[in-house]
Amino acid sequence: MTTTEEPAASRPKAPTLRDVARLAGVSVATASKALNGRANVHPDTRRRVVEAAERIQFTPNSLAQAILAGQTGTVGLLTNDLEGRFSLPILMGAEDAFGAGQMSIFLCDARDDAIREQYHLRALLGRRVDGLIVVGSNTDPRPSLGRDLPVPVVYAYAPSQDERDCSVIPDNVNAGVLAVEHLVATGRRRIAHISGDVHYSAAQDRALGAATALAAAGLEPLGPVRYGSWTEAWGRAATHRVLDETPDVDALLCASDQIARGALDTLRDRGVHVPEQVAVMGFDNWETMTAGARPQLTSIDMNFEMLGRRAAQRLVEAIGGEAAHGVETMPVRIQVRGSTIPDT
Amino acid sequence: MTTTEEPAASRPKAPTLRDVARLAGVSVATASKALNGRANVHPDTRRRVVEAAERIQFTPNSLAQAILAGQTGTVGLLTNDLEGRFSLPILMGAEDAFGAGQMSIFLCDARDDAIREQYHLRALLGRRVDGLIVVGSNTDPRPSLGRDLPVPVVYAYAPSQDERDCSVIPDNVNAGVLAVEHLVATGRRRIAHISGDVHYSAAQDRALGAATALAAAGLEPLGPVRYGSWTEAWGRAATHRVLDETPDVDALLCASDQIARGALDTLRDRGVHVPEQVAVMGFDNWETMTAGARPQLTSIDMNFEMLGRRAAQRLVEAIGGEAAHGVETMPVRIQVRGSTIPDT
DNA sequence: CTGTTAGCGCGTTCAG
DNA sequence: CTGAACGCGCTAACAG
Repeated sequence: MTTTEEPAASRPKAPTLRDVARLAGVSVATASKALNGRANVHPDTRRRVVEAAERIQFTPNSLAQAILAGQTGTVGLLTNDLEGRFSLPILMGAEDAFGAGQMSIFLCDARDDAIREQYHLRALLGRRVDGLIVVGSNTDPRPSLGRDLPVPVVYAYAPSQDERDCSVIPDNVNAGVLAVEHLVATGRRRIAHISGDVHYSAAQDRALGAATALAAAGLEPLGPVRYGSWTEAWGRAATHRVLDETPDVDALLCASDQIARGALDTLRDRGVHVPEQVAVMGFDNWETMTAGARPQLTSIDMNFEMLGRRAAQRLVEAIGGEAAHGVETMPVRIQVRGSTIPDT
Repeated sequence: MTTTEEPAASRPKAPTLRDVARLAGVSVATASKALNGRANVHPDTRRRVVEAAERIQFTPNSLAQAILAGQTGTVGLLTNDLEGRFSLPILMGAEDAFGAGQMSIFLCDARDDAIREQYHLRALLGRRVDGLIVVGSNTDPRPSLGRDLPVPVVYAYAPSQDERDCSVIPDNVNAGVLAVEHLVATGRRRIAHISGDVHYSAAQDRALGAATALAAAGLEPLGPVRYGSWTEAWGRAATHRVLDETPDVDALLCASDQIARGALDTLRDRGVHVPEQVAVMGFDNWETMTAGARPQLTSIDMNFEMLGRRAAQRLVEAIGGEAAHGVETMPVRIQVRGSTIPDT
């Protein structure tokens, strides 16, 4: 039930420093010094000013401050990740890294549309953000925003194609290594690899890491890497094929948690016990997927929050003048659950 | 591999209107008029100015404009929804409603912490946002930010406890109604209801709607509403109980997609065919959950994007002075898939 | 048609 | 210790 009141309850516009000064009976300059803790203000005067400011709920106008300082204390987060799987942890990591409340973040969703991205870019530059973080929808290298921007840019998750830019990405190769090492450590020897879209660099990198670790352990891959899509349906279908072609498989390395969920379903349907007969691993450690699985899913966590914090750190450095460039890969970690180690 | 360059490649600070004016050989005032398409500027002059602006990539300083206009063209989105299940669609809806690029959005994550929320609130007010949208982590009424803020506030998803505030929430009662009506329309008569945490108003509202619709159809509920948690594990456990206690059940109404996923798992384990013997429905229409299910899950879509658009609209109205208040409920819709209607 | 002047809210000189 | 004056980048009102 919605009701409309009389036109505009004449909202009390935000008080200015002048209002504070008038109320305290001093000049704006004195009020400014008093509130900012500068020296050369009589304690009594300062107290009067502070009280006046509190009484009228004075909040300094950051815009006016910014126009003076040349720094706005804002950054733009330009994302193409519709679901927020990467953007939100990165946002949180960035908030933390900046020190709560110090820096405010403009979040813009470009929806993988270059036009919309340019549009948002203009708006952000017009608002004089101190820097930009660009988040991709996948780990494939993306076009650079350009070299002649007035503010530093850090690319997160998806690196820039231009190596002179600064990028921070998860270490997908090592993710593959860690996964295989864990499976080998639990005694698995016949490891099949079910992956997602072959065109994704994440798929390629994880496969590379897995192959390297297999070789290092003196093992052969069990059949080819089975590429498909990042879906449960593909996980189910591929698992059927693996079981048909190589019934002695003892581990399924699935390149995403969703694929792994599908694999678990098929194994269950066919009466294969997890993890006793076949171990299953996923990637991403998406709790929604891993926690509800039976058994719960061991997965490689891509550490998105740490990624976000690091991106924010590098942005702060760049804003401070420490120009760095190149692609930095962030470590990943394994989260062990019941799908590879029997629950006790 | 990261490399550090010489200190601060002396980033070219953003050009100002003065630079444009100087380059075009006119005064700043004329340059301003020319770029803003005001009358009383000679076409040739205008062209010279525009060209100069483009040459040096001039972007007007929104801060300076804002300080004049008293409007910043920014809004704050204060969220407590860590995963972004609600915040991000709402963000996108808001972006659309504001008209792309017109309004930029500060996204702050308060993480259900009142202190942090106050902190962000100060920062946002300091940045002179034109308005605020507050997104809750669930549909339970939340404390108001207060009545004496200098900008209008719209509460989305979780309404404010103060009825004088303006809130926009999904219609959970009608969600329950729609769900039961669909099940009844497909010939179901013995409908059990598995819900989540009993303390959530979303659970209560959906149950209320379901009960109302059942009564309207002249049906009795099949056993009590089974409250538990919003998890797959609870969905599995509760389904076992329903099957044990009322084997003639022909539909399971599950209060979230996750619960429904659990229900599907248990039905499959026990050899019950879906949808032929038992139909299953979820709520939220979370594609990650519904698309991978076997069969794919019919679900009630809470229309988060529409909710966001509406919240943004109401905020724009309030900014424009049309003070409205009260709780507005937004319609929901059903997405029919194979778990209630056999795939053809 | 164009340039000059004033002022938005604030911080920072510099006199008093 | 305090206040007046200046400037940040921009637009509106006026003067030329």
